[in-house]
Amino acid sequence: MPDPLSQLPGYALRRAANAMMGELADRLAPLGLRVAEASVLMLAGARDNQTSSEIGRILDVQRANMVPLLNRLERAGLVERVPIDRKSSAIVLTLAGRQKLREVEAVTSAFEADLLARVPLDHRDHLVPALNALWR
Amino acid sequence: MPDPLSQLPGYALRRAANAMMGELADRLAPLGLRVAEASVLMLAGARDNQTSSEIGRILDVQRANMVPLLNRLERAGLVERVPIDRKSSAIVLTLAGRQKLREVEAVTSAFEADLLARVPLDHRDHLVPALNALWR
DNA sequence: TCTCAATTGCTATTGCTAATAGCATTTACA
DNA sequence: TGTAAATGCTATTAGCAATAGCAATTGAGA
Repeated sequence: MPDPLSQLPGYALRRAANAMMGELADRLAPLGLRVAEASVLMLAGARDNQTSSEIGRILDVQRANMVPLLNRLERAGLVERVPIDRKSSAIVLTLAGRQKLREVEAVTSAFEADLLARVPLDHRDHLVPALNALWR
Repeated sequence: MPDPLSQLPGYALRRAANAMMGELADRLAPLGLRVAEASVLMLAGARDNQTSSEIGRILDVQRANMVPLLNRLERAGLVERVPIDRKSSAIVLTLAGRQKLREVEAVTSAFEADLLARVPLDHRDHLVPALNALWR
């Protein structure tokens, strides 16, 4: 038994998440995106007129940390900050952003499929519900 | 639907792991330990005469990053570096380290139980096998 | 309608974790 | 025995998240 901790749910969860995040980061790197940036892109594409704060609340990213993240996406020409009123802005995908989102979706759906394929069939359908029960 | 990403296995995995790690960190903080430190303590306690490199290989912590971690544990009087030969040292728990390990085990087993309790019964037994299939 | 609390977007800073590159010494194998 | 591999370490870096604080704007209740 090379790893006496692997029967602990918390440990297994951490190791699986680390491995997964590393692989996803590798797959997104060719698109010039980090995982957090890709999530923001997906969220901004899913619903219009969301503010930075709203996206941050959904993803559990604090307002302060959304700023440099959105700056990078804006500098890359993928999103725009479109004023809603004098205080807030909507995060809107540019044309290039929508194109990039399509690539992100291709990468992530292939990734999620590969991920699930590694899980034995009899456990597979239980994974997402079990995980979501842990934090939602 | 507050979170359109939560059906993605990778996303659910990341969110669950983050929530879990945060909670475990909070529970270990009163012992003066971080999660990584507690794992090293558990591993060093599980088998004797392991070197820093061996522990690092099991936990996927690089040699370079084991150094400050073990320094902290040593400064706290929980482990000792006992020379095996002129190159390697065994990481050995001190008396205080064995005592601390008992506290760590109490915290983690309570934690793991609480974790599993949040998972609906019909998914519960599938969680650890599914997670381990993702990285082992 | 006026006031005050809450919200927004931001700056600046910090700590933790992990990654990289490099180095001297020691060990193990062929 | 000679060479490749391993060990423990230093030093540095990048990414990510957390905190504190601030000016301006908005919104809700009196």
